[in-house]
Amino acid sequence: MAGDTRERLVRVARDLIHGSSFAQVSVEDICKEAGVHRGSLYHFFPSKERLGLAVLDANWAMMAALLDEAFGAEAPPLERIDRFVRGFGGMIALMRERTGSTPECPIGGLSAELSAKGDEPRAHATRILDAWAAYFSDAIREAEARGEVDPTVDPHETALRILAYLQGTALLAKAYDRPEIVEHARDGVRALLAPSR
Amino acid sequence: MAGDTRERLVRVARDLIHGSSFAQVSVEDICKEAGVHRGSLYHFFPSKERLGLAVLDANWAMMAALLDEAFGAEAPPLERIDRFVRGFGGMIALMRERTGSTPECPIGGLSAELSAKGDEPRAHATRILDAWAAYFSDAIREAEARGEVDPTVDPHETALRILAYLQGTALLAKAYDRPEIVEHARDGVRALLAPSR
DNA sequence: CCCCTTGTTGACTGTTCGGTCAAGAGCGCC
DNA sequence: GGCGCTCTTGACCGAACAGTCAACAAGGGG
Repeated sequence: MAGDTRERLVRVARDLIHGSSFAQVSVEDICKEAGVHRGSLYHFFPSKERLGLAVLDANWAMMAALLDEAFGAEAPPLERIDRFVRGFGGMIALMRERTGSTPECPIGGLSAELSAKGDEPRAHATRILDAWAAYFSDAIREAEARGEVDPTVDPHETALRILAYLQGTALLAKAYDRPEIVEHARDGVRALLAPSR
Repeated sequence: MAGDTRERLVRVARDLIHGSSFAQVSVEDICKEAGVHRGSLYHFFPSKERLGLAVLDANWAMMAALLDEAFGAEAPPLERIDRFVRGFGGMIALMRERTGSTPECPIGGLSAELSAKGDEPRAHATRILDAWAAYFSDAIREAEARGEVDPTVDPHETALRILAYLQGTALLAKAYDRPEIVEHARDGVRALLAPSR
């Protein structure tokens, strides 16, 4: 129980949030689970909202690690996207195992919820979503250069579509409580890379 | 102010929920906005959760009307899907105008949130999502029969993909507060109808 | 005219919420 | 040893929360 209180709070908050939603988790719940008094939480975070943003940052760190691993691989760009999608599905399934219920996308779900709280949280969230989409658009551009994707496909537009599709699969996975939905997302993503008529 | 209290409660609740989320809207807020005392609400609904399910039903009624209008038209199946997507985008934009903030999908967002509350709400939500997807899969089957879609495309699987994609666009639209994202969904949906490799 | 049903009221319960605060513990540095 | 910094405690605040209740209004049918 050394200087890891802050991290523990963020980790616990993340698990609880994924089990339901940010609004449904109370500061009290988080503190109790972390074995800490409320005053301690407010030593590290000025408000519940800022704790939420810290959780979003932690989730993004996790996601970025997954992205770097998949997109840093020596493989054709489309295959790197596949790799990531597989990793994404695995992450959702893992969280389902750890928390007992299927979460939404750790980035998208929180982003949509926190965005409604004001302009600053929204800017924070959209910056992360943009960074995520950039991984896709870079890979798409590279795939076009290699002739593996029709050059009439707009990389940025398509990256957003892939992102949206992944968000939607995660949302449906939560509604159905069936994480496999995300794990089967590969083919849908591939279809999005075909040129639209 | 005759016998329309129940309807008014549901309508007000819907608007408030779309401005944020089910959990963030209090029974008090709803009653105040509807010009009714709390006891009255509990005359019609045994709990806040049941009111949430009633809102979900109302949203589904609205969505089903949109679906019937689009899919009942005399037009090729793919065009009927286009019609619906356009209507869906318009609905989100309209809600944005009326409530001042971009909502998630009125079906998907609520479904994901209520599903976490137990098996009964989950069954309720998934039944609605299944009914929605059926509109798509029927149209896809018909398009295949007419040779407008590759017959190797699995109708049910693809319908779920379209549904997921629409959910995701709505979620991103809320996070970015840019309803146009949904209004541009047509091309993404079309891409999903191409066969996956 | 009374009764019964449907709806409404407004005050009430007990709980939980996010957030504050003064006091102190532990600890390294001068 | 004493100072200052970081962190923790636990009691406390007022507000908001979901839900309850007995009383009462309205009105149509017998």
